[in-house]
Amino acid sequence: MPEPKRPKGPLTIYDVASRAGVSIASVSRVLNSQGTPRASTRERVMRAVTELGFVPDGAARALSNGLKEVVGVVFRRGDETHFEDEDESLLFIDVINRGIDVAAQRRGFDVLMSSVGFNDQNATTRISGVAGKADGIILHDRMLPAAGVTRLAGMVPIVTLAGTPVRGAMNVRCDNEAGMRALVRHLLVDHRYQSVAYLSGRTDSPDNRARARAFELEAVAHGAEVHVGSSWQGNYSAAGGAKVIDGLLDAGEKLPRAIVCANDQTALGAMHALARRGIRVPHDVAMTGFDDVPVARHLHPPLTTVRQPMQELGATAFDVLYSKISTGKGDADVVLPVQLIIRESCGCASRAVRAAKDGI
Amino acid sequence: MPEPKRPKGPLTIYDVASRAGVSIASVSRVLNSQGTPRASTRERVMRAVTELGFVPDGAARALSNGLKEVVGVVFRRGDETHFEDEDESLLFIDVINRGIDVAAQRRGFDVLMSSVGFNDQNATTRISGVAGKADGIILHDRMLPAAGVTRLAGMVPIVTLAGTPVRGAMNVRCDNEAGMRALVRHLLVDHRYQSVAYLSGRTDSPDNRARARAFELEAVAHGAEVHVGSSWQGNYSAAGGAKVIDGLLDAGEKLPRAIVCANDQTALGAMHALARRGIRVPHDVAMTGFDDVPVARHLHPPLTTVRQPMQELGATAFDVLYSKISTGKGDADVVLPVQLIIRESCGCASRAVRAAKDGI
DNA sequence: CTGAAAGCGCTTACAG
DNA sequence: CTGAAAGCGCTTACAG
Repeated sequence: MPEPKRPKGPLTIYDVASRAGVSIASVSRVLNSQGTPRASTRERVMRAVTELGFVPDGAARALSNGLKEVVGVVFRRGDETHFEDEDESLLFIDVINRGIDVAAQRRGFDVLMSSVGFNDQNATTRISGVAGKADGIILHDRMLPAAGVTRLAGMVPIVTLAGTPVRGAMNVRCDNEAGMRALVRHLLVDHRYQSVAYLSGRTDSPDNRARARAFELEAVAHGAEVHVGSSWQGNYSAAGGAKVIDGLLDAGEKLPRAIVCANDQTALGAMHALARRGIRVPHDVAMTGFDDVPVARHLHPPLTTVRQPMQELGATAFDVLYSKISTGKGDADVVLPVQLIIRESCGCASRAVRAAKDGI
Repeated sequence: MPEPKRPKGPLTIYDVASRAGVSIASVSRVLNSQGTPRASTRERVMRAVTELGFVPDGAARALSNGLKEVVGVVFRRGDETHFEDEDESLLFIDVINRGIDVAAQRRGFDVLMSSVGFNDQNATTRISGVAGKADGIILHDRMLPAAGVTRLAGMVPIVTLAGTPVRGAMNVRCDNEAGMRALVRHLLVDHRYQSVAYLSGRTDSPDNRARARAFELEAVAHGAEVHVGSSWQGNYSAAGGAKVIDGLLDAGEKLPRAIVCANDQTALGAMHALARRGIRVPHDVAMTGFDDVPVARHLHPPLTTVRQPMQELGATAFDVLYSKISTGKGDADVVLPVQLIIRESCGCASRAVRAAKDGI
């Protein structure tokens, strides 16, 4: 018999113990570096583990320890029909998830991912399933109504991403308000534009609501002519942005001097629509985005926008959750700083031009 | 006291049972639709569950059932320094993972993702960790040497992706050979090109080896002049493809009539390098890719390539694994068909031109 | 139809 | 330093 004979079923700690000639307690101790086992004990255990190829059962460890070392992450996967658009929003989610993953690994946690279909009514069921398999969960934007989050938070620690803080749950988000204020000030004060519009994202998005509100407050404070409302209603997608511009122009509306888009995707679509009509950005109308996705710098003209630290957003979400899991307390609402990225779509000169002007 | 008083620690099935006035066995039965509980029993249990917000502990269920309903997926995450390149390869992996996710959800499984840093020597440790928390694992390309896979396969069912079948593990891959043969025949027979090169991918990639081998066999069989070897050594990246072309041209080499690239990324880089030198594709040299990533159709000229069914690859990997987990047997090596996508970089006329010629 | 009890594979006080 | 035993929260024969 070439192969060492194996007990039926999968190996357990008992198999290792009997092969090493020690108790299961000793096996457990050397595997977890608890106590100070005699060198010979450690050695015999390790040999048995290696020879058998033993891998301890995570469920049993979790049950015994009260710790699964798993964090659940739930997000919506895009509607398959809009493949191009999906790419971008996926990128967004993926970068955040990457941040979660990296932070989780530092603590020995693994990430249980669960995407929910866009039209899947069963989100609650799926989330409960994940909750049972994890020590805590991170919910991306718009996964569950506030009441659902609060209820679930009674069973499992929850961090929501980019949401409004909800009772019982923790929340991590970017400072939309500060970013938007800086952007509006740049357009109204530095560029002295007199009229400005907000091309909105999805109305059910807390990020969008925060941006819209900050936009209006700041623009009004500076005495600008403000364009908002249903004719400026986009949906975070490039197609949505283009549609708004087309609709306005078809209706013979006069465009404001500057258009602040809810996100980069929207700006991208809006700029395309403008280009098709021969309207120049930023000469005829200035345009800005939000997010700073990778393509933003490659648009024509390069897009002025607000950068969110997306990977850090994910990492912070995990860290907050981990703190809650391990110590019982965690920050209820952490806000990450954003950064205004000035490129050319706002009307600023290109770096080359500026350098030349400065005589460099 | 507005909140119903809660036992310390998290809720257990005992809390539900006592609130409903039944045994834990009954609670378990209604939660799992086992047996035929009396309507009143079911009702009282359900009410207690809802009122308490109870979520059963996955670890305890797993330990009792012998089934975690978790599939582990391990892949390498790109080196952070090559951000642009990373995007593309990530897309590739993400699409496969999406396929795994979708197939897993159909069976009530969730996906435990674990990425391993590019230079992380500790892959084995991480994989073991995941193995303990899952019922089976799916390993992306080049995660573990064959011996490691075989050893781990003793503990957990394993499916490798795009690898060479390894003893003990199952494997799912695309039919590189058929795809490459069709591609080479198209270039040598349909276009009657006389000389052709293979711009290689990473040498440690089984996919690349299979493609290289099929390329050479088929090209030689058709009597073409074949260019391969160290001066044609790329690495799957656009930068790698460009570097090979630049190196060849700088050395004064004459390019063959057609260049078959190991993947689309490589073709993209090679086409850029050619364009910089004023060499026209396909007029001066024909070019093909492999994979059919989303951008392939948007290149100039649109890229002729071989499409791999990536999402299906992931879904199949899960299905094979699931079959092994539930029935104990699974296919050792499943090969998915690929499809030759003829666009213009091979020298074929654009659809519009062809339509015109055909008098349509 | 329902409950008492055993058992899943670990970890960890508790003795020795 | 080490082992026997209890306990983690479920599921499921086994009786009733």
